[in-house]
Amino acid sequence: MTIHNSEIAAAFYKLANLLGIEGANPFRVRAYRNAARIIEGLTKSVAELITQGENLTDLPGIGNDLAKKITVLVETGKFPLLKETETRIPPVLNELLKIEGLGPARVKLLYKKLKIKNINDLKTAIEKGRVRKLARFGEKIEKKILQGILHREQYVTRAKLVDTISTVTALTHYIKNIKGVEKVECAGSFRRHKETVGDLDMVVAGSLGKKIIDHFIQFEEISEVISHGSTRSTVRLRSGMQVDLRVVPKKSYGAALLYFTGSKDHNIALRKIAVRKKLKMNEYGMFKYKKQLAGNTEEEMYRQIGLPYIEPELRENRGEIEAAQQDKLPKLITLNDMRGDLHCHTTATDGAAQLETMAKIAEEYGYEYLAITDHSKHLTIAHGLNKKTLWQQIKQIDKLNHQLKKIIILKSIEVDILENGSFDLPPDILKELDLRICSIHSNFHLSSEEQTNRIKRAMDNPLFNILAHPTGRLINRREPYTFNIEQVMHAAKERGCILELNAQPDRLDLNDLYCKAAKEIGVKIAISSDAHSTNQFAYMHYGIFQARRGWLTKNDVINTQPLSNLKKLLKR
DNA sequence: ACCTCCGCAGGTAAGCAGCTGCCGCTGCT
Repeated sequence: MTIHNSEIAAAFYKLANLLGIEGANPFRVRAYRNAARIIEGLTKSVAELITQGENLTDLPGIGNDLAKKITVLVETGKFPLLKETETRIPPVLNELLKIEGLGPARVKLLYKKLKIKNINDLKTAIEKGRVRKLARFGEKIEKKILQGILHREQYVTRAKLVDTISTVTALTHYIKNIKGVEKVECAGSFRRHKETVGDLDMVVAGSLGKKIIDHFIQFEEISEVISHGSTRSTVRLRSGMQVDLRVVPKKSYGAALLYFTGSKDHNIALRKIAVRKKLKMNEYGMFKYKKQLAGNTEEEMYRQIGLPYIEPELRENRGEIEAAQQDKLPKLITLNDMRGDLHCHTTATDGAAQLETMAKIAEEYGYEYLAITDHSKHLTIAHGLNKKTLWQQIKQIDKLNHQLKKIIILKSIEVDILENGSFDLPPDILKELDLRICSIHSNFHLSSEEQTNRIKRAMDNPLFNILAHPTGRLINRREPYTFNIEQVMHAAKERGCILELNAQPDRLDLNDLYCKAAKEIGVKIAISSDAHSTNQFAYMHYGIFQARRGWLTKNDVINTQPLSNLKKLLKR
């Protein structure tokens, strides 16, 4: 069995933690942690790289020493340094670091002074009043740790973006009405429109911070106030979501918004530029010595370091800063660019609305076309269409198109790709359709090679147009199936096939990174709602968010085009 | 431990708030 990158990373994280508790050279600790992060983020397997004779020291942050340790680990499964460290520092202490309020220094104290090794020991010690007697442990920290223990399992997963909207709306409304508040916005990953959100970062412009915060902590959905000072406060909502509130003067609002929107990596990259220009950059503004040069708006902050405004969705340090420097930022797609939807279902299969209703609502959206893509017969969860029922739907659409004025209904289907790469409906009926979207709903557990070949074989069929929800993942619920997506993208490019960005908020499939990869390879994307009811047409919104995170412009997406162009783009 | 236009030397992102307890730890982007 070859070792996975995640396992290598886990070993190095563990080593870094244990050495951190021991109090080793912090830069050495950081080096191990960096290495873990790098390995975790690689798309290629380290074990494979070694087999291919690649030099691991080419990876950033991996020098001779680490390369050697990694190679030994991969080839022998042994990690002598970790083993040796574990004889001095019990590996279970690793767990204690996960509790909020506990870092390496406090864990060391707990272990050395009270022999606390695990969460149970810690709980008992707190109950017996031993912990508060230690230096650096006060009443508030103790309470925070106790809460951390109670909640440690509960809040591990990040919320889906869609599930945070109503909370953010309510919070924003509440804060806006507090006296002294001039502006408020939810920053962080919410503002970057990431598919999941860890916590909510509320940035407020206003004077009298203390009063604003005193009022804020009265918000009725708050279950627990974790901290509250005069400029910041952290609370937990009943839903378990953590909210950080930060109050700054109006002249610092843009700087604070920039800072708290992140990402962290984007901020670091910006600050490096600022430092090179002998400027100081923080959440209060851009400073030359003591003089504030910018801070009121984000635009101003970027301008001071010689950059154009960068949209929040791009702020991940994935090349946006270099692009900004060369004035090559993409003009990101917007909801307004969309001229139609290419994936939806009706009562003919698992949808909630009739064909006519779906068409009418799509027309109200201002769409020029709508593809009706009910499931084919193979799918067991729905009564899929067979040759006969699909033929009936085709006739029904022809009739409907005579009545509709502003929108054209495209005849289509979501056809199942079977295990051998064939479709579950014969070509004679499939070729009667305007387009076909193709997807996998079975045999998720094929080997990577088999799965890749299955999709490529399906794409060999000239009737294949769009690969729907290409990776099959469900956010927080199901991993993507194993296959070589890069190969599939190249195959799609060669054959003139399109990849879908499915806008269902729990799919968002392709994800942001794959959208960017597809764009770089030159594969076109269709952003589709996969609506199962009329109100789900609105999910297009989330698809656009993800597309923007994937650097997509109007021209990268086929359903931004008028029907005549769309037809050309679909032609193989 | 890694990286640096060299690397024997020196920096490693940066700065702030809150808590604790008057320096340092932790968390945050």
